[in-house]
Amino acid sequence: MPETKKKVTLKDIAEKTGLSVNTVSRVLNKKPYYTKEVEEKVNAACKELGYIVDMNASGLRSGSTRTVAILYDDLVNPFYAYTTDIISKRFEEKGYNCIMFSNNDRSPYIDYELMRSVMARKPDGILSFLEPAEDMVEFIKNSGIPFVIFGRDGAPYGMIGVDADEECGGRIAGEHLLSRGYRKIAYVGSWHDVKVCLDRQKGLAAALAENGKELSPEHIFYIRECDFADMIEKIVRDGIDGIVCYNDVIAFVVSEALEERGLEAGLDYGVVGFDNIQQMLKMPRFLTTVDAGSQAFAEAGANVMLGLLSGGEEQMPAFRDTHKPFLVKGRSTR
Amino acid sequence: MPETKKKVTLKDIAEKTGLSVNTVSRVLNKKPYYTKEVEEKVNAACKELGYIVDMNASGLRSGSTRTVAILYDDLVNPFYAYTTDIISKRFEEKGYNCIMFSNNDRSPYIDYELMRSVMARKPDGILSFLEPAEDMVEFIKNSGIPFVIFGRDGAPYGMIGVDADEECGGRIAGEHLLSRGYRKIAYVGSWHDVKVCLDRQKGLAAALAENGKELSPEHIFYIRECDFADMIEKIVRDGIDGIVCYNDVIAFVVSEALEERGLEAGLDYGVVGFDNIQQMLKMPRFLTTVDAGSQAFAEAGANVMLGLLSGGEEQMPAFRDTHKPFLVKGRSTR
DNA sequence: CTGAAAGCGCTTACAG
DNA sequence: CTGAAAGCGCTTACAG
Repeated sequence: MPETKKKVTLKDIAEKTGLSVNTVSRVLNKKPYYTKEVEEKVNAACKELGYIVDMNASGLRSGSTRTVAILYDDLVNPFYAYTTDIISKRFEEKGYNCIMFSNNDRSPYIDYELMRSVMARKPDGILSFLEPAEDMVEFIKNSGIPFVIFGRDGAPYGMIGVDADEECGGRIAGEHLLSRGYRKIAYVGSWHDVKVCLDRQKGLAAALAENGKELSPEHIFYIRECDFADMIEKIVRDGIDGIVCYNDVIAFVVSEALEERGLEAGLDYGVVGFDNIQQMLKMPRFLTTVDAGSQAFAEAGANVMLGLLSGGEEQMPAFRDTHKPFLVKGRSTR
Repeated sequence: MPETKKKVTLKDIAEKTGLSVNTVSRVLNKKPYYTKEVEEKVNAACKELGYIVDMNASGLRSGSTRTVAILYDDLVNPFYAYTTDIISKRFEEKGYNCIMFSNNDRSPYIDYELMRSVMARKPDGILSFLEPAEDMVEFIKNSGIPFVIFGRDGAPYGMIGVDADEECGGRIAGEHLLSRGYRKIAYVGSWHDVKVCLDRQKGLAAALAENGKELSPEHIFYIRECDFADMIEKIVRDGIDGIVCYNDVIAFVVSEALEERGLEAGLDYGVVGFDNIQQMLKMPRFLTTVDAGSQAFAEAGANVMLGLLSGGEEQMPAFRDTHKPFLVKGRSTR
């Protein structure tokens, strides 16, 4: 382990070896043209003095910071923590570090303030769990920085997105409830204007329609927009017996509230979530849930970003087309 | 929203305003001595051209990157995701961005390889969920970079740590089990050499000892080191009726396995975890758990780091002394 | 109150 | 194959 005194720079290595700063840099970056002898001298000196490159200086000159910005909104939901974990580790393996940017509870969209702090770091790429605000789309494109929306459809923005087939997922949830004999179905979403949320709802509605049922507008709730107690009250009063929730966290919240009202999931009604966070947390399989295959999902996201970073324009088949969501049954449906 | 063409630098603002680069910089950094008139001209030009500072260049010259490195091991466990989320948002508020470094499944300790990549980013501070390997302690201290170990005791390393009173937590778990009439107690830890894990075990052992019982060595397991099936088998065969687990995730895993063996938590045996992840995820309260007060915990961690960053040496009272863990009862104990 | 110069630590052309 | 010079975009002394 080398001794760390003051900061050691290329100049120190150059002096130590009697070479020029330039040559030392070339060796360390494995640029062509240097002798084995020089290489060994440089490596020895670096080890002895404990040289560590300054990526800030390197990035300033070369134009590449070897950095990816990750824009997120909620790390607590295990779906995000799990996928972020996989994605960031893949980036690290490839020599990229991740700089994290949260919307800090401002808005669910990428706004100019957020983009400013992102751009100030000059990342080589941006992977976002957030969708851009309307007026940010052009701005982001003009920046020229490779940009990937993860977990959302990029098409509406003309951007690259890696997403799952959410409508199919909603359909699976609906078909499951119907096949288990549930009859009065409700949907509990998050926000009415989140596309993923709407796609799941759309899939559910389609499944119901195909079975001669209707997803009644009065039984579509957005938990972040409506009064929670009112919603629970309405679900109980209207005799809802099947609920599809936008994700597992919401499904837990809802089933907890219904339990307080004396209704037990799986017995008195059925509830289905999304994401299969139980598997991520190695929890008992309480909830029935729709699993998009999160590991492959995250890896697809990382791969698309890494592809862009290495200049590849080769279009790999969309995750949505190659991976279909599937149902994982728990005790929350009969 | 300013148009983004090519990258706009201070030089562009200087040309636009007819001022020197120097003066522009001074205005943007709010250094003393400039007229209101100059200030307005600069701000107008920046807005018009869409100027965004280059923090890499700024950091290189000034020596401060306004960056904090966060070293983590596991983001999926909600305890980490939750505290990381709070901590990173606090840093962002104060103008620091977070660069994430995982051990990438190498070792549970900070090793030289990890520190190399951290130092290459020249962070102003390092907040670590990982403990340093033995031979890294001096290296880290010599680096002169403010360093905070979060969730672990720093004392053994002579470093600054923000941690909870884990022994007290273990005691609380043990006392709860005893008070509910459980008699044959086991402990399921993670690794035998993780201090937090041992402290919880120690507290549990102390609670048992004070009640004339013993935590038998054969009923102390480390789930990452032993065969899982063997452990479950032994727990069943020896008629263990009370289990304290190192954390909630482990408690879920164990109770799932016991359920497969026909044993129901709360009825046939009691199990207690740590961290109260159920509250973070807004899940039903299945597990009885010891809660360290994670929000205040995370904030204390952020505050200690921010204190160091602003050069404050003022010793605030340790989180461990001001906040005691408490029990949150769930259905997993009677 | 403002500006010209130097320099942070690298990498990139360009010579030799 | 190696080196001297320039420059990435800032901020920091130092003059005026």
